[in-house]
Amino acid sequence: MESERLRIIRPGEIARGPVVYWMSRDQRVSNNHSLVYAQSFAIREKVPLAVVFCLADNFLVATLRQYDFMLRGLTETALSLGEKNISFHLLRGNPGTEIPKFVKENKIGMLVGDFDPLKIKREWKNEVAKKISVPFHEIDSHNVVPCRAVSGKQEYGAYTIRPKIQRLLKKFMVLVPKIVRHPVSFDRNPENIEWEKIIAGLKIDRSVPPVEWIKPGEKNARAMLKKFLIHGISRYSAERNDPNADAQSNLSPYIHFGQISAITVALETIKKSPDDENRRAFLEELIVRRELSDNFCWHNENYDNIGGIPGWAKASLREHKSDKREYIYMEREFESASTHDRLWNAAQIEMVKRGKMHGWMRMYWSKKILEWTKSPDEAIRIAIYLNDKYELDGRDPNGYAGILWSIGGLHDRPWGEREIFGKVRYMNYNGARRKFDVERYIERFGA
DNA sequence: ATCGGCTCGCGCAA
DNA sequence: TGCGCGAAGCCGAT
Repeated sequence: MESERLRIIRPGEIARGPVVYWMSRDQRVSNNHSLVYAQSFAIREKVPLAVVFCLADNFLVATLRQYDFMLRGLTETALSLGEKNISFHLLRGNPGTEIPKFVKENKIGMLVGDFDPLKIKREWKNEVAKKISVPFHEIDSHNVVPCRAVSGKQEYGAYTIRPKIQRLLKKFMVLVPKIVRHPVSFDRNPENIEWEKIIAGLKIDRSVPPVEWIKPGEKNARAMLKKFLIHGISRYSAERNDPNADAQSNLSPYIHFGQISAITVALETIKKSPDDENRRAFLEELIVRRELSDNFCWHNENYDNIGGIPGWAKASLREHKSDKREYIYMEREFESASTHDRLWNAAQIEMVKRGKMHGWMRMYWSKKILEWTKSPDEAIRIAIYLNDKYELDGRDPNGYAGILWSIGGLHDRPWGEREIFGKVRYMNYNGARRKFDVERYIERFGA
């Protein structure tokens, strides 16, 4: 595995004892660099290998919808690990406390983690590193080109990060070796995990139910990919921005939870589809724009507030903060899809019902929240609140970057100045009507 | 249907 | 220092 994926959080000699992979962002067995890396150490040292997942109640106010998707995916992951003689342990509570406790109680020799640019994950890792006395290595198994290898600074836009990724793509876009049946067993048998009971007992917001149209887990992720490569990708370039066309991959929930690797998706795409504009457009979104979001969150701690937007946009929005708003809505009016705009309401309902709003509508939806709230700060807050509550892929760097792109001109250029938006790119109903059959979309979801 | 202007700043060439 | 051009658009002119 490429050494650029590695960051040593806590250095030192590996101690005698099992190797543990603390699984967090990359919840899968296949093509998981962190797991392969952990196993290579365990085999070399002739010690057991265990995977630990720490379930934090009320993580960034996630709801039953997201917990259900994640835990059912983990059920499959735990089973696959068992088949490879790798034990799986589900911990409950604050990872900053529970992971060190597990490490000490089980005399673990080394800890391996995965990469995540979000602040809370970084805080957890710092806390863990302070409390343990064995090596702690972090492996970027989420990105095609590891985030820290792409660039050492916040990139200005897609056009500045693109060549940096392209240069390294050949080196990093390769599958890792498969996990082998682990030769040494973990002596403490993990208790039989009662998944259904755990899901039923979570102390979380249960008002947002799981969705039926998309099924969690590695196998279903591959099936979804296969379906997209047969039915969707040939129309991707022309129709991906048509919310009625069903030309999107629908892979973002899987990629968000790491139930499928972006490398797997990219290599399958290259294998199965011709080298045309469709493939190029899909790989651009899968790799360049996703990794741009990771780059942003990793290098900018204000990724979830107005502090993260570029200077020209901040100044321009400030100049327009007192502009008259034709409509002003409160959070609950947005949430209940009660605006005057049937198109906006339909998008909101799509998100609430299906857990996934169409990509083009996400931009329109965010920009209208800016237009109809009393300040950009409030708009960002509401957009993030709703996104994280209802979207299966909430709390993802892509979500934060997308919202700041829409409301704050992040990674975008300035445009003609106008009311409220200032120089931030404007979008409106007429634009939607030019692009697709707005009435059909409203019929599907509006009501 | 198609085109240019809108407006800032990064990155590279020179 | 100059210059080309950019995450998904809008609008008016032709």
